[in-house]
Amino acid sequence: MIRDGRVFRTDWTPEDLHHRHGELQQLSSYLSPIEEGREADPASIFGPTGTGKTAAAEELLRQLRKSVVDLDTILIDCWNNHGRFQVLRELLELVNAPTHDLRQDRTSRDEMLARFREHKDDLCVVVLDEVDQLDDEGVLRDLWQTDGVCLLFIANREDDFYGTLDDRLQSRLLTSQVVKFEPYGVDALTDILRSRASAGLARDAIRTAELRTIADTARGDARVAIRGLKNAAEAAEHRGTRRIGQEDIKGAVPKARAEIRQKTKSKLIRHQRLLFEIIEEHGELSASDLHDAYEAEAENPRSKRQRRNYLTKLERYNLIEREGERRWTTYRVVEAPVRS
DNA sequence: GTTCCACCGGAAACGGGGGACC
DNA sequence: GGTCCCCCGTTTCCGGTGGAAC
Repeated sequence: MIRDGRVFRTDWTPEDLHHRHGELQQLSSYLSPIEEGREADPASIFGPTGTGKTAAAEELLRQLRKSVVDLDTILIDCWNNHGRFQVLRELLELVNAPTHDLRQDRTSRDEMLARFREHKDDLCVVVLDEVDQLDDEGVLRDLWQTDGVCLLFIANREDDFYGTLDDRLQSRLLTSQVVKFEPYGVDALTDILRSRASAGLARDAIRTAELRTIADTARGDARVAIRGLKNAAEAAEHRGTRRIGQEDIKGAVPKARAEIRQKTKSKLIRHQRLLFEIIEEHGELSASDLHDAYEAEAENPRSKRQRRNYLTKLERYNLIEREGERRWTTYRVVEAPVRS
C-alpha cells in the first residue's frame, strides 16, 4: 500500500505548499529588497506546531536562491543548536568557512563571527528555526550587527520569543515584520493529506471520508495528521486490505501523537526525564509534591534551582504546563500537541 | 500590620573537561 | 606532564511576590 515512505517524513517538502500561499506572499514582500540587492528588515513567523512554518521558510529560501545570484541562505534549527557557539559553528559550516580548528573552549566568538563575516556572500538570509529555544540571545545581537544579514525568526509563540530578550533587542525586534500561521482547518488538512496520499500511497488506498477523519482528529497539526495517515496505511497493510478503513484510523492519530512525544522524550537528559515521568505518573501535582517525589527517586538529585531550569525546559518542549503561582504552582502533562 | 513560607528566576561563582602550548 | 584557557552545567545566594498564620 505504501509506495513511497519518504512522503511521510517531516523533512519531505511538497511541490505545492497547500493553503500557505497568502503567508508566503506576505513573507516574499517583506524580503523583496533582497531581490534588488538590498538588505531586508528582520521578519518573524509565529504559529503553533505543525502549521507549516519551517516548510514555508524553506520554500521562501528556494525562491530567493532562484531569483538572486550570490545569495547565502542558511536555516539553523535552534532546537539542536541552542548555544551561541553551536549557532556560530553552523553558520561557518553553511558558508563553507573553515571549521576544522574550532574549539568550544578556545576559539573566541569574535573570531568565529569575523570568520563568518569574511566568508559569507554580500547578502545572506539567516533563518533561525525554533529561535525561542536559544539559550544565549547574544548570537541574535551578533547577527543583527552584521552587514548584509537578513534575519527570519521562527517560533511557536510571540511572547516566548520576545519575553526572553533584553530591552534593547526587544525594542529593535518588536518593529520587525510578523507573519502568523494559524492552525489548519479540517478542509485544508484534508487537502494536505490527499496530496501526501497520492504521492506516497497506492491509487485509491484511502477515501475522502477517512482523510477527513484523520484531519479532524489531528486538530490542526499537519505533522500529527501526516504521521497518522502513515500509521493508518500500515494498519491496513497489516490487516491485508488494499484500502484504509475507519478501523485503521481509530488508533492511528493517538499513536502518531505518542510517537512524536516519545521522540521528544528521547532528547531529555536523565534528570529532566525523571521529572517528566513523575509528572506523567501523577497527571498533575504541586511544585512541592514534585520536588519531594523527585528527591525520593533521584540518584544524586540536582538542586532545586537546577530543577526549575529543567522544568522550564520541559515547558518549552511542550511536554508539561504550569498553572498557578508560587506555592500554588502545579505541573501537569500537556496532552497535545507536542513538538517533534 | 508583621512575619513566615514556598516558589520563581537573575546573577555570580564554582568545577569539570579537554585540547593547545610549553 | 603541568599549566592555561574558557564554555557549559550546576550550585549558591538573594530579591521579589503574595497568601497564610499570627
